[in-house]
Amino acid sequence: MTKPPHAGSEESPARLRSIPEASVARLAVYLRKLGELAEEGAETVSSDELAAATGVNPAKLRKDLSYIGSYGIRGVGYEVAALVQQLERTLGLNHRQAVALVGIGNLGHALAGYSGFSGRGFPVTALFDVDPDLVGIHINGILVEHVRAIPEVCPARGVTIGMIATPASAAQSVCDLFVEAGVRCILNFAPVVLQVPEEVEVRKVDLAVELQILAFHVARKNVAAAEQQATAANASVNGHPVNGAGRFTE
Amino acid sequence: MTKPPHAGSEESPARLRSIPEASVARLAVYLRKLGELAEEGAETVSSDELAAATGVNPAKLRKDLSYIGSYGIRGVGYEVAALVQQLERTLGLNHRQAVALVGIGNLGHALAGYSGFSGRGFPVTALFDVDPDLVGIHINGILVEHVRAIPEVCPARGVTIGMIATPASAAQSVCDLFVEAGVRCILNFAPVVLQVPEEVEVRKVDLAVELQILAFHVARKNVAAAEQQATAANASVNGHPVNGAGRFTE
DNA sequence: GCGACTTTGTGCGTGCCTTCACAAGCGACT
DNA sequence: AGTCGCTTGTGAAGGCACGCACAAAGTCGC
Repeated sequence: MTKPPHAGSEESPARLRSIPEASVARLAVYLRKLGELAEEGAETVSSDELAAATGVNPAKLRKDLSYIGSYGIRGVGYEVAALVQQLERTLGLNHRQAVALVGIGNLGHALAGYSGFSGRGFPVTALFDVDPDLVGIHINGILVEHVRAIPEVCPARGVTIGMIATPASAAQSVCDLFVEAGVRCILNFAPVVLQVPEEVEVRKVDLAVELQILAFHVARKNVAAAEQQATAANASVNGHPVNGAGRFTE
Repeated sequence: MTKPPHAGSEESPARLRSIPEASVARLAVYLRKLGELAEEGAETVSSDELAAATGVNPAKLRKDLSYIGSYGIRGVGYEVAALVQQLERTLGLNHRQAVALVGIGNLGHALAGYSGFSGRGFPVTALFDVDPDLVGIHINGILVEHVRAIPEVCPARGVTIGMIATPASAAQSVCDLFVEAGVRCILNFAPVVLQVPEEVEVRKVDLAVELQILAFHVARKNVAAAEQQATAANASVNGHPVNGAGRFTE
């Protein structure tokens, strides 16, 4: 190590910025698994165990964890509790992040009631829509307000993250309202590329695209299977040659 | 070009396999935008236009498109209709992909009714759950069946893609059933790493992780802002220095 | 107290992805 | 017909991420 451990150091800004994007995504996964392990009473985990449980290469995992500091003990592994705490701090989960959700349609309704959010430190504290039939009702105890109230309500409730689950046509204007409200991180479920000032971070989740990617792989597999069948025309009737329901070690 | 164009060639398996994963994801995005353009009556698009609309580097877009063959006209751009057709073929959207969904909870219910799927060539043709209160009801005209029927129902309806929206604890066993049913592509919303034989492709969508990644960026931005405020202590009261609701050119 | 074993942390080679920059090709205009 | 301008397609360079393999560092057993 080049730097002294600095046991109880607050935050290390320089380090935060240098964590590769790909690693951040995995850190969140490690954190979840570590949470489970903690509940099961585990005190330490080795990188091999945690890597296997999260489907990651052990070396990659260790490198990921090294970005947030050396919290492992050689010959033993990682102390679960300490690692959880450190990860939460790194990921900004030490203070709760209030979330606002716009668009109470099919998907939005589900997101509003999704326990995975509030259960993991992301309380949904504001709901918005334009539909007069929806404005005024409560979902999970939260009032649905009109979209135009965004610039007022969000700062008041300390919203740091906005989720957009509107139709594509409304997404950009909602996004503009979020920006106006000072929200600097947006999770976008609408199939549009949002235009935002550079200090605003947008992540896009596009369910239809996910399926299309899978469809591509279906096609690829079919072609591969056809080739295989053509070249080596041995056995394997076109009933499914899948091997049982066993567990595999990848 | 090394190869002759081969105008109406069927499928080119060798090429399919060589498309980088990252490009496939973007091809799906291009396809959607091209669909919109086609509806607006556009006949051609330049790589610059399409790149701007999808938030991608123009050179990257051209390279992506080059993987599926040269369908552009120099000096003019890409013929929208032809490109749409070619993309659909490459992504395996020329034949509809039947989708099965397991887990009719909060999220599952929304997914079952999500118009973005059936509207884009992914009809949800089977729903499953274990809850006796759910089994037997219809959602959007589709019967909810018991999970144990998966190995029987899926092949019968030609299901090629399975979606798992169950709690984490049930995901692996459902996955095993899909595998048994011959489903080779799975979209997993449960926060677990699924163990599958290698011929099966799994994509994972983890909403909580998406939020945690954003939370990290919130923290990062806060630190950056604090630094900036500390070093250059000029103006910018801590009201939001955001610039209006204008449109930005990135 | 010492040696053997275990596990972390990381330097380094490898391959993929991105981006720049430019030649090749096509249409329009004269 | 020739020239000019525009856009594609791609070679090459740079950067990032992955994963191996090993040294450093700690624990456990004797």
